[in-house]
Amino acid sequence: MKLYNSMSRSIEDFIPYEDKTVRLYTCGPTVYNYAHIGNLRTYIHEDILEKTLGILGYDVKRVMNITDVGHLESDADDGEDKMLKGAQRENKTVWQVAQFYTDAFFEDCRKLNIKKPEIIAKATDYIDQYIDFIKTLEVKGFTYFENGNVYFDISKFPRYTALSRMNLDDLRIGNRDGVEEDLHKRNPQDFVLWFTKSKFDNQAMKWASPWGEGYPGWHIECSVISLTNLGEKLDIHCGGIDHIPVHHTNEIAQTESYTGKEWTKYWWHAEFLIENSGKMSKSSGEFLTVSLLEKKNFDPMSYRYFVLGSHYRKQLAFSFESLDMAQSAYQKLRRRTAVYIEALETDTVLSQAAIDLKAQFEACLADDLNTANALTSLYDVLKANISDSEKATVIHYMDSVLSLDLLKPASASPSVVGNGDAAQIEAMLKERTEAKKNKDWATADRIRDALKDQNITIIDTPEGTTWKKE
RNA sequence: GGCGGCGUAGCCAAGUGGUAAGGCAAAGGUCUGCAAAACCUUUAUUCACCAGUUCAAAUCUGGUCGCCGCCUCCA
Repeated sequence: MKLYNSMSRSIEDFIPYEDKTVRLYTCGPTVYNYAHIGNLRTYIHEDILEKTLGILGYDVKRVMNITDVGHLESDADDGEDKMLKGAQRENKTVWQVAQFYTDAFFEDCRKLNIKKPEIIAKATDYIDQYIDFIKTLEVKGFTYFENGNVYFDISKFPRYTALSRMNLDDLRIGNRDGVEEDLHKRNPQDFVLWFTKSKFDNQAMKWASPWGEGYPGWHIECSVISLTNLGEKLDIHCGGIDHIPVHHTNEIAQTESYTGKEWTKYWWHAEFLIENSGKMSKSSGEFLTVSLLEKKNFDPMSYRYFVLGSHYRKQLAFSFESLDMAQSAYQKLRRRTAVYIEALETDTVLSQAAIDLKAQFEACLADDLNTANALTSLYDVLKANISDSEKATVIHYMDSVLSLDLLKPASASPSVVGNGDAAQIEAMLKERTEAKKNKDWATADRIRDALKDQNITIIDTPEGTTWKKE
């Protein structure tokens, strides 16, 4: 398998530290609000990564963190804690907010067929480990204590810019609006490992520590959760591309200072989903969620199909027009694959042509997760000159990675449809068939239009009339 | 200012040296009372622009223009 490595900035052959075992860490959500569909784009691609490794014969151990601890908007901010802001907004405790949005996140994942990682680690469950970790860094001389906070001193870690390749002298400090420079830092890029003090003092989550009551810095959770669950050698570390210059850079600095050895072999980063106005962001007020898509009559799976149509390392421009097209394409695809549901058998022997189609699909994914080409190979299966049971078998195999419900019946619940139930619809169809027999086209079309208003499409075949709900 | 990316048909998008995949949309056809669905067919002499390298460039090099992201909330 070939995989792009952000550290070397090139596509490399994927060779894990240990034979066929892959230790995979994926940065998880901060649960102070719903995930927006841009966040979920990254998780969809990580899902493809995990499942691809699976079909290629790797044993994947995957960990995802849940950032349920409050964080300031910056180390020296006068801003608000997101978790607390969320809690105040909804009149809940920070813990309730965290739980609510954690559940909401996994519900979105379920709707998008994103597999839940085996190990889900809540940041607040690792406080003791953070403290031990910081104490070790302190002993090793990588930290300093200033104005109540424990800082990591990046001048002690020469490889600091290895991942970002930034020239520290050229960086703009506090580039973003509303971010102030922390004058207690020795170097502008130093970051806080443990807070006991900030301008923001009504932090709701606090724990006792050797440095006083406080809370952990933002970067420490990923390092410690990864070390605790996956050991000192990590094969792949995933996250959004924005994490390269700060979050992942700081993770590397503190983790490798702690262990004294090289940590992550492959850094994997997903590009952003962007809108016409620029990237999607939670802080810009209204943002797109899965439930908003559903409200606008989009199937979340259409969004998954839309995402898989482009490469994870390319920005993807979102518009409702594009999603609309993706939904048409997806529904059409489902209709074409659903034909083979009945043909799926467990003991189908594949011909060479079918084996080649499977291999082609694997080759696309093994080529740095080229999901767009993998989808094309799915269309090739539909057009191929192989038996229905072979097609069903190959589609089933492909769907174990794509997870597009390709062999799932289209109407999940025909018993309750719109304002009427199935019996009523059958009665209307019968009436229409009678009208057609009598060449009463006006009545026949009126019934068809009435059903159309309930999003029910009539399909006439030589064997009779069926219907489906859109 | 520094770092990184992108620009391929109406739309999405693959393709990184050998003569433009695929999908959606559209048009024509088969079928149909008319539709829908399904199936068949058609749809970029050309890859933002200008130079250059090469037998050969969407792909490599230089430049120009445009768009986007990051530089302590960020996926």
